[in-house]
Amino acid sequence: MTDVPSLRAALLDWYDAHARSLPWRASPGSEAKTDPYRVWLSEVMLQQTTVPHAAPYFERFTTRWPTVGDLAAVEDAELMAAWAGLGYYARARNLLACARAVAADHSGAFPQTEAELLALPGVGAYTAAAVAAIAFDRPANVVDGNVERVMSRLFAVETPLPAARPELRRLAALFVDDHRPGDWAQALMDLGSGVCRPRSPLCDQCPLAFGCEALKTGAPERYPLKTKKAERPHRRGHAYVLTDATGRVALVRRPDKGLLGGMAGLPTSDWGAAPDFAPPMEGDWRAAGSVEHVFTHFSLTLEVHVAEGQGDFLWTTAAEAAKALPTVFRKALERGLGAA
DNA sequence: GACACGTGGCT
DNA sequence: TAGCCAAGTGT
Repeated sequence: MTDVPSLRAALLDWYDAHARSLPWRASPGSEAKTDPYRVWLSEVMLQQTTVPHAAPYFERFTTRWPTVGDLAAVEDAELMAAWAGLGYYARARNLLACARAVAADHSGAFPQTEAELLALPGVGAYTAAAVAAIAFDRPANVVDGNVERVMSRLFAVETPLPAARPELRRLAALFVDDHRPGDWAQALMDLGSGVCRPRSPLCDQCPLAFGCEALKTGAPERYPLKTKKAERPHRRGHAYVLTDATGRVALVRRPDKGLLGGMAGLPTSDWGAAPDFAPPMEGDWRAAGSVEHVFTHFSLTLEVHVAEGQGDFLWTTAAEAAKALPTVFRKALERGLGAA
């Protein structure tokens, strides 16, 4: 009933005419093979992250570290600072671990099979399949949020996410083929991102409209169905902006595990319902107002306090601190210094 | 399977 | 505007 060859041909034709030009894609017409390092780096940066947000980071990383060997040699703190602002910081820790594993265990060359890629830190089912397909042109079932949405509409899947995931994966697998596997994966994702969008899909521009069950229902945007998410709790905390006589700021390095793990941060209280005000130094602490921040699974109000002092911290200029800090602390620092 | 894990843009 | 959403992975 579903004409897989016709759908495949239609989407690949569409991709030949409409493929986006992206920094990590080989330029059209170029015979150069796509560099697996750049494919891997882009895929990790794009996990749960938009193209406009990731693109400048990709440019900076590939300029500073043109090969996986260069990346493997970077100090942890330098890498974490370069990732600051991109979010999901476990990705940065795993990125470094992966680069070092490729350098140490694979002679500096990315392995080409899905199974070997999957064994690398921070490389899951999606990224392993994407690198195998895009960098090495191997047939692989590349399933991300875009592909799930396209499949859920093409087949009008009534099961809500995340329960529908195995079924959507089986449907996507129907299209995996050794003809242009890398282009197929990217075509599906370009379609999902630009045409088969979550809201207001552009079905009149869709090369797969002729075979789309959701379009026949008259409400394609209803797919994929989703189960309602739990409500996001709210937490409070105190953040301490301690400066020395020269204006440098006291930072700490956060533990490797957990929220903002491995990142530089401001000293803070615990975060909870009514955290104690317990600054890291005695001193003349002044309230500097508060900042709001929203994480994936809770929102946060951070009361900012400022004082001058000394002590055993990572003392950093305000400009360097702003660059190395995750966004929540960058906001708190700006609030603290602005009020100082 | 459920949950932890960031951020910024869009509606 | 408050929520939804983006090329997921690890535990």
